[in-house]
Amino acid sequence: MSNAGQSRSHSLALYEGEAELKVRTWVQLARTFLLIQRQAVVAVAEHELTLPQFDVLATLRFSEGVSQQELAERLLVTKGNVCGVIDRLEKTGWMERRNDPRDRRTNRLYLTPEGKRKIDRVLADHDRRVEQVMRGLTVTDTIALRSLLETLQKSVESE
Amino acid sequence: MSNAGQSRSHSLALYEGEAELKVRTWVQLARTFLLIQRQAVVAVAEHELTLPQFDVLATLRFSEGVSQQELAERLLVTKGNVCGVIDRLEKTGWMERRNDPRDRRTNRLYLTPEGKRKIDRVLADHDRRVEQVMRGLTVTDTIALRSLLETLQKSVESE
DNA sequence: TATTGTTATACTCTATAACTATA
DNA sequence: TATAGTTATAGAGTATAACAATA
Repeated sequence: MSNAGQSRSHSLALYEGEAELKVRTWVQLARTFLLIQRQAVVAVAEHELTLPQFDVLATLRFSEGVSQQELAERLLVTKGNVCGVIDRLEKTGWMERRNDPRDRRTNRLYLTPEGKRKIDRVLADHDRRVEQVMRGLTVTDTIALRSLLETLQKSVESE
Repeated sequence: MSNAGQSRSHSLALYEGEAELKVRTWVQLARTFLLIQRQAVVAVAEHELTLPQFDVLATLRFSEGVSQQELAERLLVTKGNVCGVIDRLEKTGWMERRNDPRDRRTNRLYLTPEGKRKIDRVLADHDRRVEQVMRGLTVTDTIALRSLLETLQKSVESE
């Protein structure tokens, strides 16, 4: 369910059945996403961030004070995993753990002032690149694409 | 340029500018893709494959005889990387390197008969799951989505 | 000289599972 | 008992760069 086998055809029929249409559309979704994501990896690397690190900082930028557990759930990784990513990020001085006084088991996560400035620069660059990448779509097309993706997401989530 | 910071809004304006629309659409693309991809990771893991291994086998299924260099370019990773993935796959007996007699620097990659049966089973499962995931989209919607993604891909590639 | 593949190195991410501290 | 976080372990993927064989 990734982007390999891109041009396969299960039959030589002129009529493309619904099943094949859907598989091809998924492959197209994967290919387009991965193409853009690869540029994103390079882009955040120029800011000395990995994609998971970017995800953490960007999440904190708009949801400061989340716990590690909440962050793990949101990013769909394990808490042990999040712990390691945070360890590395804390060393950079861009974010910090603060113990929750009301539940001393819990750490709440905050950007430092330098971290805020950092992620704002990265996000500005990110946004600029996204606009560049998507300049080939008209506003009407973009609205339609977003809407279709929302429909698809709901469909996936309702399984 | 990943799926974090999903609900951010750079302003409180009622009018959503073109720039923000495009960023939000990219975020939606990432979110939808990652949601489906996570299911794909689980699905291929049930067949004892990682996603990169699945990509290699699926590529070979439809392009047998590619060289390692060609495979690396197609999957957009380094040749050293491909070498390692192939090392692991070769141990399973699902594929093999064969030296090209016309250019002895080159290895050409082939599925074994067991490998063909294996990847055909995985692909059948893959296709079934994709149809399931996308059952919330009508045929018309699916065609539109595919077309928009193709347009977007061309736009990205023409940069 | 250039190209194909291999190897060495290093790092990040990832999961699982056992562990500590707290609730 | 249950939960939040940590740590240990293990493995895959990734890149870079130096290397050998071949063209």
